Amino acid sequence: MDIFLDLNMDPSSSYANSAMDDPLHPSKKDKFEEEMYWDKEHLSLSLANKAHGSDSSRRLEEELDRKMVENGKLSQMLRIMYEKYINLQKQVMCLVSHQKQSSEMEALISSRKRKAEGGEEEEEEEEEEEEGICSTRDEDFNRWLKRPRLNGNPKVSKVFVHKDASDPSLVVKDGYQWRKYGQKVTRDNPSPRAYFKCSSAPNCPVKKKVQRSLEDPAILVATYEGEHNHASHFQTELSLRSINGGKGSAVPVLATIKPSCATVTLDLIHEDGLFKSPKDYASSESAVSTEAAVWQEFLVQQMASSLKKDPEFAGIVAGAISDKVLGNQTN
DNA sequence: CGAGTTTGACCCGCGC
DNA sequence: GCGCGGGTCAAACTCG
Repeated sequence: MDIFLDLNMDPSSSYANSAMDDPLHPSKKDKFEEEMYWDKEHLSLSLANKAHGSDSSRRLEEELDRKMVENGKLSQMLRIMYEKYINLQKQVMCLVSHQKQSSEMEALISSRKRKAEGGEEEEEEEEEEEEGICSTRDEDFNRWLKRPRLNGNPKVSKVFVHKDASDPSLVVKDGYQWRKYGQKVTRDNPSPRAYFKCSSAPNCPVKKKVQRSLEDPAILVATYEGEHNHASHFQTELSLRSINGGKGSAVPVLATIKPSCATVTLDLIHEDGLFKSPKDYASSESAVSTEAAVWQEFLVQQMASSLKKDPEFAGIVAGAISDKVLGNQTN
């Protein structure tokens, strides 16, 4: 994915580097250099024409160079932030996989202990255990999400939800209505486990257990059992909205979590139930085609948001704007 | 007043 | 058979 600001970029910028490093698109480099050269040449000529070759044209050229250096710095910052984001994503994936694998390994070991005679063990399970998921690539992540469940029971799945550790509630918003029918403190985890039944439909057999992760109290582990025999609230509202021609209240699109296909959810849900990250679209086949575009937009928004918080960046932008304004006045 | 939550009691499977 | 622990029930309670 190429990340760049649509500015008059320095050839030393990230976009330039990524384009040059891209082995799949060798023509990118030539085209990029050509465009950059043309842009700078074109700008210099127009500025030179305006200034009639006076000292001010030299000043403007210096100004242009300075702007390009600034653009290069900004692009470099974006590149660093993107790399940091990828690293964080990798760490989260590792954490989730370790939790899942350790719990499943314990279950497997105890199961094998019980069946001391052995019997037929499913080879696929071990293959699944060995499958690495600590990948930063989206396709790997999606493949991992769509892989068959390990315990052979398609009706059991786990969902990991990031929740503030200071928030004692064990509420996981997933588009269904749940009625709590019990709470227990289990031996292996000091935090209580809450038991819910689906109350969206009268005869829905789905249950879920929600408990804070032992390793990270900020993560809620929701275990779903069974399959819903009805649509979620989100799906219902979505269909209603489509009937109404797309008008209506803001409803999160594709917000269904399929119990039959375990899903990892990481701080994706606002308090109002709206999903934050287009990663959610990865869990829906119908949205795969739009994933890249949405993901790109999300990334840009995240970066812009982060950059806004950076006083240095704000200073640079303020300086650039004031320079621009002053420059226009002098012209 | 009804729906949802809390919480102690109870049930049940498993290991010893 | 007994104890332990996870899961469920249901009466009391809370809240809108």
